[in-house]
Amino acid sequence: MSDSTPEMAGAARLRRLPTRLLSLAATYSDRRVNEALGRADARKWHYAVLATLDEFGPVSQAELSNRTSIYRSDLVAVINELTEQGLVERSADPADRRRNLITLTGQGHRQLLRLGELLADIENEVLAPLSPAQRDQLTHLLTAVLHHRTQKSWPKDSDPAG
Amino acid sequence: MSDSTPEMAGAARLRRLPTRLLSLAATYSDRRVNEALGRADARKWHYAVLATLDEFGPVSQAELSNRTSIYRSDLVAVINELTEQGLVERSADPADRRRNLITLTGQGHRQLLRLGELLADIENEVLAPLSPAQRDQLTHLLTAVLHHRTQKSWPKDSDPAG
DNA sequence: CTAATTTCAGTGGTACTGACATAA
DNA sequence: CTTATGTCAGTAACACTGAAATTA
Repeated sequence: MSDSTPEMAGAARLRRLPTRLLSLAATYSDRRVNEALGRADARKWHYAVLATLDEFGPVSQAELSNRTSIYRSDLVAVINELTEQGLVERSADPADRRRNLITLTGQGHRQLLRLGELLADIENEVLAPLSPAQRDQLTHLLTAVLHHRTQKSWPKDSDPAG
Repeated sequence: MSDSTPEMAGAARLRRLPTRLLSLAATYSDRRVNEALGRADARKWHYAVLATLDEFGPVSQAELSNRTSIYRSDLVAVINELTEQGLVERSADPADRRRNLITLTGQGHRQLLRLGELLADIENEVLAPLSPAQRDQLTHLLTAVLHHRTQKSWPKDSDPAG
């Protein structure tokens, strides 16, 4: 049963505070993820961009920003890095000259596969104490929270984690 | 069923990646939490410290660090801020003169109650799409992940979210 | 001597804001 | 004139490292 009795104000409540557990778990997970991806000179944003390009083909930076949840201002540097590594290419969109079209290269696709393997390992490590059913449940619960978020106030436009 | 087929490397997988969902959900939750606590000139660390002191009484900064998951080095600034606000007091430990004893003041206790109310509201908002049973489940799953973490490698010593 | 505690200085990835030039 | 896009400059909270001084 949920223990949200108003009397319990102290640390007993602290240890069950969902927002806090979420924060701590994400910090731990991010740490593991980034130290794994770091072995392939990448961070989580790089993976998100490569994976999105793999699914949707060449898209503008604005669309990439919406789909990855990376701010458009921060995306610039990420694309720069991926370009320097030869994993994506930036070209002008002839249909709308404000836009850049970002395209996945062959090397970028290979990197995506590599990063996917590294991520699978880390995911198994981080979620080790959970059964497959519990992992699906966690995914489901987090998805529900995120989906609800996009329907309320948010500093961005559209739906990145649909 | 868990879809971790090796063929699915692209963004379809991205959208179900637990580590990513964890990250995004925590970012959203932290944002809400800190904008709520900000109305009372606090951040999440302040709440964690106050709540821990309320449960365990006067403790050293080292123990506070372990219990809150705040790094010793970062804790210094947090205690400074709380001291300036009159919410805690820092005094030398006569039994071990290396240590500071951090004590919750009456004003600090009142602030703890206030922050607890603000947090309850935000928690309800963030977890709005989840039933009470689902909220307990999320808490349980995250606790399992965090407990497993403390048994593996970690840059700190003891068990902050046990 | 070694080890624990507090503190400081500093790094790096992240989230986010605001403004600007360009083009639709 | 308004809006979208890409870019840049900058802020703030956070996670983390390393080292120093003090004391056990």
